[in-house]
Amino acid sequence: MGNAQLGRPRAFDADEALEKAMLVFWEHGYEGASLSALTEAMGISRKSMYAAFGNKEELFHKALLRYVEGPAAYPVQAVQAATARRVATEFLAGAMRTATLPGHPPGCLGLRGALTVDESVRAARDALATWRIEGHERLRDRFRRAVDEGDLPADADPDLIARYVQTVANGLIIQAMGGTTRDELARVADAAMRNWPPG
Amino acid sequence: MGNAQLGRPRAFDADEALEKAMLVFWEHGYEGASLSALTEAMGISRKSMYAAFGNKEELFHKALLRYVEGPAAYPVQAVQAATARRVATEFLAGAMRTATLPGHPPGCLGLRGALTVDESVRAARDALATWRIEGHERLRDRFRRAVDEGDLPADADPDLIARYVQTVANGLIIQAMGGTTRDELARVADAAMRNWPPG
DNA sequence: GTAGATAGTTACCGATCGGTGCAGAACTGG
DNA sequence: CCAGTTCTGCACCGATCGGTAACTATCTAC
Repeated sequence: MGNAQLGRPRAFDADEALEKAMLVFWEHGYEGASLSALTEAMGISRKSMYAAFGNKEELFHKALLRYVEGPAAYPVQAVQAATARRVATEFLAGAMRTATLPGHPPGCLGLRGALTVDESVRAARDALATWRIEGHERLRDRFRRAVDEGDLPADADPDLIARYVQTVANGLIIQAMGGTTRDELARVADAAMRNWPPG
Repeated sequence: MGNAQLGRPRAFDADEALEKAMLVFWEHGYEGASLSALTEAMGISRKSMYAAFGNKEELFHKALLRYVEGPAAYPVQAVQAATARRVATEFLAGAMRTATLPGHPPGCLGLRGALTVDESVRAARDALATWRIEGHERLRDRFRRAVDEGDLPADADPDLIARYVQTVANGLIIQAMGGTTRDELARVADAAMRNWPPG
């Protein structure tokens, strides 16, 4: 076991720096966020970034983790709601809230990243694909349970319902990126939820 | 009125080249499509591209035009349907078809472009923003007419309905980019259309 | 033929990309 | 003080970015 502190201590707060990096990735996507833009926002030099986070891909991965545990924690929280309807309502509300957070870039880091990152950047792509798939499975499993509990009709299709919710959520996020206001988004979400359970 | 043909004739078909460029932009977005990738796909040199299309932004603009008049003509066609319900159904079907065209990149050139292009590229951004706004207005005006004609209830909100249709369409396109199959998408669209008119 | 115009090829431009080598600065344990 | 370790600042790497100058090739008009 090495000593707790060895060598020169770093002159910046790694957590704050990661937060800034997350915001840059959120706004510009993976490829659009240059090292210069990232390190400038983080307030550190290239070398310090590499020493602290590895490289651009690892930095993105850590920023994505921070994102899904912070501003985009709503998918995990929503499935804990008491009823399937509440799950869907909270999921859509969370997507809208995250996509229109004041002081943050409009839209979703994961979505922008998914559409931005090139084939060549395997690790980042895989992380995003995994995140999408897990999101779908989480919703689907929750709706399965709702069917078992009688909260949803016995002939309801949990897979379809999960995909429906994700589709509307993604659509709302895209609208938010285009400048649609929270109020307008909320009315669309309400309209979508008048159809419940879908299918 | 200059002479019809002057100087050395070009050795490639500009239309075919533009088609290839459109596919590259479709797959990689604006920033992700490098000049090398574009000209290689087009089968011409950089210089020929510049002589024929101006520069990258103009090439994108022309590719986008070709896109909305070709594979993505469905928004214009859908509003010509006889009823509001058919308009929405055809709009969603068109979005799904375009986003899953065999032999073409999954998803939508306009959507990928909108999420990919940086602030710095004004012209491309503006063209995409205009395209989105026109799409919304086209749908909204069509649903207004439907209200006037009694095809939609007098208290229906054309703006909301248009936004709803666009939201679902965009969500479906995102799903398609993630690998969701046509059949699965169609079931989501069906579910969304059970709720009609929305709101 | 020649003059004029446009297309094609090659090689290159400065800027920026992600990533590093190196030397010195700042810390801990002796 | 010293040795050992880690962080920082700066200059720099090769590769690629969008875009272009110079030259040659191929056409029309006369």
